[in-house]
Amino acid sequence: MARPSEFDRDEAIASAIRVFARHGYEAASTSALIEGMGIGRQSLYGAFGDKRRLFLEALRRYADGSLDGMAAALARPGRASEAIEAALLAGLGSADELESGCLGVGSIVEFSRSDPDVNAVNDAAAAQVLAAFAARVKDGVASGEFAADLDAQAAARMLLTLRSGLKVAARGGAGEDELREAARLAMRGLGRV
Amino acid sequence: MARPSEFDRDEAIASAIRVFARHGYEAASTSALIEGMGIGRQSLYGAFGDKRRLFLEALRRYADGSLDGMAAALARPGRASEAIEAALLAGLGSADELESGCLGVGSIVEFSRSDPDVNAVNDAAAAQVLAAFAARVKDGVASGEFAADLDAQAAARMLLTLRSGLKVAARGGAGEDELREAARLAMRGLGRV
DNA sequence: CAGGTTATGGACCGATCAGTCCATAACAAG
DNA sequence: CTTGTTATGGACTGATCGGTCCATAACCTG
Repeated sequence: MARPSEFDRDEAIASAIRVFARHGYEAASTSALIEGMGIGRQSLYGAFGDKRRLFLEALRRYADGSLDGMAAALARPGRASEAIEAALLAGLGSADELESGCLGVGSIVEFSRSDPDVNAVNDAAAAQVLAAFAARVKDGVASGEFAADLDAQAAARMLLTLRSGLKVAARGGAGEDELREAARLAMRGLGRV
Repeated sequence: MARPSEFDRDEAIASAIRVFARHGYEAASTSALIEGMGIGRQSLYGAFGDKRRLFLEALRRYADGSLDGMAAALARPGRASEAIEAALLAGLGSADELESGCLGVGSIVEFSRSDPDVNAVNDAAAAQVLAAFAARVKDGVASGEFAADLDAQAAARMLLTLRSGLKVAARGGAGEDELREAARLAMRGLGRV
C-alpha cells in the first residue's frame, strides 16, 4: 500500500538506548540520535513522534531487557545465593557500563520523580525486579540457605538498592571482581554467616 | 583598590551545587545558574571562569562537604555498626535528594570516566571515604563486633557501593525507613549475625 | 504501467545554548 | 575630589537545540 521503512524499528530503538544511556536524556541531541540510529531526521519524527516519546519507548524496552536478564539469572538451579549473585551482576560487564551506562539508573538520577511517565516505567520495572528477588529469597529461606526470620520483601529491596550501587560503581570504573566481592559481602547479610 | 564583589562566593557556589545537582551538568543552563546563584552573567564568568570550571569547583566543594558529614557520623562513639549506619544515611533525608540529588553520583552517571578532571575529584573523594569506612570497620573487628576474618578494605568498598545505591534509591523516592532497613540488612554481612 | 500512500532527505524555523563586548557603576588609594 | 581598578548588567555573538515543511523517492495495489 505504501513505501516500507528502510530501517528495522527494533534495531533503531536498540541504538537509541545506547545514545540515551551514554549521554542522558537532555544531553542526547536529536542529531546524535539520528546519527547513532542510522536513520534520517524525518524518519525519527515519523516513526517515534518526538525525542521524549522515543526516550520513553527506549526506557520501556531497556527495562524489559534488563528484567529478562535478571529473571534468567534468578531462574538458574542450585543455590539461591548464587542465582541472586548472578542476577545482581547481570549485564554489568563493566566495559559496557563505561560505554553506555544503565538507562534505568540514569533516568532516576536525571529525572528523580519529576516525570510521571518515567516514574510509571521505573516503578513497574522495580516492582517486577522486587517480586523476582523476593521469590528467590523465599526459596533460599525455605531451603535453609538464608536466615529463617528473613523478611523477603525487605531483602528484595536491599538487593535492588545494592544493584543500583553496583551499576554506579561499574559506571565509575570498578572492575568485575570488585563488584562481585561487594555483592557477596552484602549478601552475607541474608543468612546465617 | 577596586570595587568589591556584591555576592558571597561561598553562597554562590552552594547555590550552583544545588542547580547542578538538580539538573546535571549538561542540562544546567548558564541562565539557570545565574538565576539560582542570584548573580549577573558577567559576574559568573568573571568570578568562576566558565561553566565547566564552576562545575569542577562545585563538585570539589560538594565532595568536601559530603566527606565532612560522613566523617562526623563515623566519629561518633559507641558501636561501629551504628556509626557506619549513620554515615551511610548521612545527608540522605530523602526530601533533599528528591530536590537536588547527589552531585557525586550524578557526575559519575553523567560522565562515567570520560573527564579526567571529574575523575580526579571523584577518585580522591572515594579514596577518603574508603579510608574512613575501613578504619571504623577495623574498630568493629577489633571490638569483636564484626567477623574476625573480615577484610576491612573489601568491606569499605561494599559500603561505598551500598551508599551509592542508597542515594539512587533516595533520588527515586524511597523513604528514610526503607533506606535504613536496606542499610542494616546489607551491614549484617559484616558480622557474626 | 498508473495511482495512491508512505518514507526519506535537506532546507528551514524560532528558541536557546555558552560565552563575549562594552558602557557604566562602585569602590580604594592618593 | 580625582584617578585607577574591578564589578555589574544588558545587548549581542555564532552555534546548536528540538521540531517542521516540502519536494521527491520508493513501494503496494489495482
